[in-house]
This record gives sequence, structure tokens and C-alpha cells, in this order.
Amino acid sequence: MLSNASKYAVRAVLFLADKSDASTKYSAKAIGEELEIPVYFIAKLLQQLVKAGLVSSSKGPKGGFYLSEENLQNNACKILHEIDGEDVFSHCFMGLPRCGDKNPCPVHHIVSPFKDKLMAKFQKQSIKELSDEIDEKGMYLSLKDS
Amino acid sequence: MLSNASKYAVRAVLFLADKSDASTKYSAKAIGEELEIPVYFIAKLLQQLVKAGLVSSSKGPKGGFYLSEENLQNNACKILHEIDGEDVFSHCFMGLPRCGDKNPCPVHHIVSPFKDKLMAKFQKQSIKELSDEIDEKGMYLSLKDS
DNA sequence: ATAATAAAAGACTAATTAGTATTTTATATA
DNA sequence: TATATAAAATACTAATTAGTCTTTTATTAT
Ligand code: SF4
Ligand code: SF4
Repeated sequence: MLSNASKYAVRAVLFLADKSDASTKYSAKAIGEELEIPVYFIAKLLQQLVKAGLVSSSKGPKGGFYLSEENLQNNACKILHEIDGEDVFSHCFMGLPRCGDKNPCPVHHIVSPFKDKLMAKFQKQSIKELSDEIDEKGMYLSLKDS
Repeated sequence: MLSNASKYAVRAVLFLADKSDASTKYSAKAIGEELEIPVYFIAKLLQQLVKAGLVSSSKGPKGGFYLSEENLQNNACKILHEIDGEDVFSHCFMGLPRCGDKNPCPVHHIVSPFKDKLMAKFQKQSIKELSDEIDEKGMYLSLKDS
């Protein structure tokens, strides 16, 4: 459903949401190593997100990626859309040729509420809120010590 | 999550469950056209399922694919496993390096029950039961007239 | 100024998935 | 027994996704 790319991107952004700010930046190398994501790959993804205005960055020594207060207000859905395209959640499980509520496939009543919940999660909550929840509930993005 | 291949395969098998028996067979061509699946592709998939004992077939004129009474007793999960491999449902949403209930990712409490429900659906119900349910509830596998 | 640092840009290679086409083999029926 | 039919086997091509590498540009600190 989600590509590796968008999974990596979400994890990286949530990491930055938790750890970074305008004066505490992380290089692609640091992020890749911390989250066990191929370094060159996450670099490319983060650059794409910067271009889309979802992540901030600065070049040079002491430079790196971070989330501004503005960035934190976006919802996580935007990341998925930026990386995987607008129709991440629209094409779905059984892939019927012309499917929908009128012509439900065998798993529609399982898949449909799941999609709704997930959408709500990623759409209604800002990155900041999501990140706070992760902190509160003691969830992990990386399993390196911590 | 599911490949095109396994989606196609499940739809084709459920079609055969509904329409075929030992004396009413369908050629790959007929199935492909009915379900709007590339003919050569579904042929290859069905051959794979025959080899795995999940579908029956016979060659020659009046030959084709069908489900025997025995085939109908299998659960749909076996199809997914045959086509996509054993770990279709095991690697999941956020793809954390070493994830699990102890180290839940941000969407674990949404994804996990969904996976459970889906597994139950595909594992506990036989293809026959699933097919009957599809009939009862008026669900569609194809949208060609009907 | 210069050296070191790190993102930006872009050009790659590799792997996987999707889909197509050709040849061979079995079988029903005329 | 010849012919037509359809699966089986196999060898492809194409497209997408994943991942790597190199060069350029901006910035900070020495
Ligand atoms: S019927 Fe529902 S679950 Fe099935 S493919 Fe369509 S949207 Fe997805
Ligand atoms: S924590 Fe749960 S939802 Fe998240 S990747 Fe692991 S199994 Fe999937």
C-alpha cells in the first residue's frame, strides 16, 4: 500500500518533529543511520519534501534538515501524497475494475473502515500532534537503544 | 500490500468458485475477459495455482480451469501465500526495522486489528464459504453487466 | 580567502513486479 | 487418426520501485 519511500519519509519527518528545531538540525547521514534507512535514499526524499515545503533545511557546516514551527502544523498525509502521489489511499485492496460502495468486493466492509480510520489519523492530526502522541505513548520510530 | 498478481488470482478463484465445477470449465481467455484481467497473465497465475493444488484444470477442447469440491475447501489465504509468498501480512505498514507489539509504530493500533480481521476473513473462511457470502450479499467480482 | 561541511541536483544501476509472446503437450471430437 | 482446442512450460520485454554515486552550490568557521 505505502511504498518504502513514503514509509521512510514519514519516519524521518516524525523523527525530526521530535528531535529537531531551527537550531538543532540533522544531516541526511545522521537520520539515515539513526533510523536505519539507506542514507542516499533518505537524502533524496528529504530534499523532495523541502521542495514541497514540508521540511526545512540549510546547507553547509552545521546545516541539515529540521522542522520549523510552520512545518509542524502540516498533516502527515501531505508527506504520503508528496512521495506516493495523490491517490495513495484511493486505489485499494482487491482492485476491482470499477469498484465502490455500490459494488463492494469481498473485503470492502473490512477495508473501508480501516482506510477511513487511517485517513483520519493522517489527515486530521498535525505532525506536531502525531509526534506528541508518539512521545506520550512511548512509541518508537527507531529501535536503536533509546 | 497485495500484488496485482494475487488480487487477480483471488478474483479468478472466487469467480470459478461461483461459476465452475468439474463439468463446467473456463478457459484463461474467458476468465481474463470476464474479469478484465490480462489473459496471458491470469493464465500463468492459474497454472501456478493448479500446480499448488488450489485449482483444477484439464487440457484440450472443453478443457479449462475449475474448482473441485476439494479445492473449494481451501481457505483464500492459501492463494495469497502461493502467489505473494508466506509473509504477505507479516511485513507491514510503517516497516520499522524490528517492530512488533512491544515497539508499536504510530499506526499500530489501527493497522493491527485490521490485519487480524483480514486474516480471520481469509484464513477461517473456506473459498466455498466466501463465495457463498458473496452470492448472498450481492457482491460483485466483475462489473460486466452481472 | 580557504577549507570543510552538508544540501541540491541529476545521472546512474539494480531489483522487483507486471505483462506478453512462443512453443510444447495433452485431449476431446469429428 | 487428423484436427482443433486449451493448458503447461518457458522465454521474453516493459514498467516501476529501490537504491547508489557523482558533481555542483551554498554556508560556516578557521
Ligand atoms: S470494493 Fe471496497 S475494499 Fe474492495 S477494492 Fe473497492 S474500495 Fe477496495
Ligand atoms: S508497529 Fe504494528 S503497525 Fe507498525 S509496522 Fe509494526 S506491526 Fe505494522
